[in-house]
Amino acid sequence: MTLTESTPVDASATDTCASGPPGHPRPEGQDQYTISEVAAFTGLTAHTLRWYERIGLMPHVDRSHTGQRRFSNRDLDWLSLVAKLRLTGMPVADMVRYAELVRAGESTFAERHELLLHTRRDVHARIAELQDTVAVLDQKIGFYADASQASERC
Amino acid sequence: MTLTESTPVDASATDTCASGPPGHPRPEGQDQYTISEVAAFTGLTAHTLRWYERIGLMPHVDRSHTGQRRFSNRDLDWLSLVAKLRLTGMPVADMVRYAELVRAGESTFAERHELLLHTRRDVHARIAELQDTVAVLDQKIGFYADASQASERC
DNA sequence: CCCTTGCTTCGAGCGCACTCCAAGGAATTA
DNA sequence: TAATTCCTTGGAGTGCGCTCGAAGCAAGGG
Repeated sequence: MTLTESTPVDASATDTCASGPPGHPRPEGQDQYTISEVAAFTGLTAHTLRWYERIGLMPHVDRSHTGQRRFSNRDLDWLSLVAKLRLTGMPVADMVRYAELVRAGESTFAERHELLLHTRRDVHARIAELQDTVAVLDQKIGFYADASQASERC
Repeated sequence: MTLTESTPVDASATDTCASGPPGHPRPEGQDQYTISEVAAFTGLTAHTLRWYERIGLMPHVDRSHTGQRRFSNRDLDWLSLVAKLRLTGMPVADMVRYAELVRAGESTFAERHELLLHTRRDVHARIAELQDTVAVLDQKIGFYADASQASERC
């Protein structure tokens, strides 16, 4: 089940949970992608991908013999999770924290669990806020709809 | 079409729609608030309130004879809307655009209507994204819950 | 052999949304 | 009168999340 040719890695190491659909189209049956391919799949720029690695938001990415990055499917899975978490407004620093926990191994399962529970609570709260906002928008939209009707009547 | 003390203003000028509950507690039956009072009600800083005015995100706020800002209930209503729109992630520049439309008068009703419809679509999309994210979180949380159960069993 | 393409690094720069500072005016309280 | 408090302004600074530039290496094509 390895992705990087030599090391056997368990699910906890990347937190893929070995389930769910891939977050992005995985065009080929392979496991080696250049940075520009990953950029195309994810919508992130190559610059951003390198920056993610620099700040510790990516596990250390495999390299070719000439030193170029070779991203694995596992890396894409991770990026897919990161994309989701970014959507929630989670600060990058917090995601780095989570990445560190993942790198630290199984001993951090409890803490990761905690962090995810907390995140889920935040996301639910955020959804509620947005639904609140929709209510306000509905009201205002109704006002303008009435107004345009009224002006049509005159 | 000014907003200060002397002019009777129709609902369109501030887009309050003359309905709905006030967004923030309105402690007194009055219509004059200092900047620090407004800061306390809204959670924004006085700095931010002045900045909002500078960039055109607030209608021109009334002033006392000594030049100090005196916010009205209508201003609070507007800030309440701004707060909601901010929650949706709408850029400040877009909110300024909306504010300009409001200042421009009834002739911009249609455009405001459009803008709000567009915003509502965005918010719905955002909610859907977040619900998607919740699904991913649920899955991972389930994984860690199972893992902790498993380790208890051993 | 050269040219192009695509990658590498480090570090600087940018846009957004504030956030704060310094200097000063006016009203209140001791 | 003096001190305190609250407000004013313009402009500079901050933190975040990228975003870009410069200089250079490696592989492939004409």
